[in-house]
Amino acid sequence: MTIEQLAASDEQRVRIFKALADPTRLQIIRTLKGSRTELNCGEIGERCEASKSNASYHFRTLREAGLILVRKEAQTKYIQLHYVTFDTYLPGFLDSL
Amino acid sequence: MTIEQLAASDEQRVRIFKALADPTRLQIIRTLKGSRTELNCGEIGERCEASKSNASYHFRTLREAGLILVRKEAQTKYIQLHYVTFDTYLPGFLDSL
DNA sequence: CAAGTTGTTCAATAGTCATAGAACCATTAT
DNA sequence: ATAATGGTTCTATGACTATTGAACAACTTG
Repeated sequence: MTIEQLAASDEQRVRIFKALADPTRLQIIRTLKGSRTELNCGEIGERCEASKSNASYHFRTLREAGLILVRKEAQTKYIQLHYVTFDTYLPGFLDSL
Repeated sequence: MTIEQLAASDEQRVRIFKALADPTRLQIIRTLKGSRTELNCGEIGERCEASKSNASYHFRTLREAGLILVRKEAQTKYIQLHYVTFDTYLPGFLDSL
């Protein structure tokens, strides 16, 4: 691996770690991990006690870090964990959460 | 696990992820991981191209997150990774770095 | 079409973070 | 004792982060 590739993956790591370095976002991840049904933004925000705009802000952060996937259905957006990213950069983390 | 205990470990997780969410600190960790000999603060700072005070700041962040251990010998401080923390909160991460 | 639902974006704000240089402290060597 | 070495702390600064409420956009339903 070249120095440039190393720096590029570190940028991605930094984005991921920044995204995880917040209690609300950890709670969002835990909520997604623990739910057997698919959840939309509003339901998650409610369970994590975040305001509408604040929840949206956190979703963007998580999405840009590649930690969640969003599926739009009409006006509703359903969110799920992006397991590939977790497995690639943080193998074993979700189990420890 | 109670809600309080959950919040307490999340505080620790947030501290850890904040500590990891910086390119210089990732480089410090990679340097420590890759070195066969014990390194002191100055050597690490030099390899990571950080100023003396800046390196010291990063060491404090990493120490407060429980990610490194410091051994003082005379005026020199030798640093090593605190593997227990990595294994507890980020099993598999060091191998992926 | 009007009204309601679901979510995003904008602007403002307060708080935190990374960095550098100077001063400082502790230890060792001259 | 003085100077040199290895690190830490302080101060200042610019950049980024989290939060809120209001305005907005997209879609659905009465």
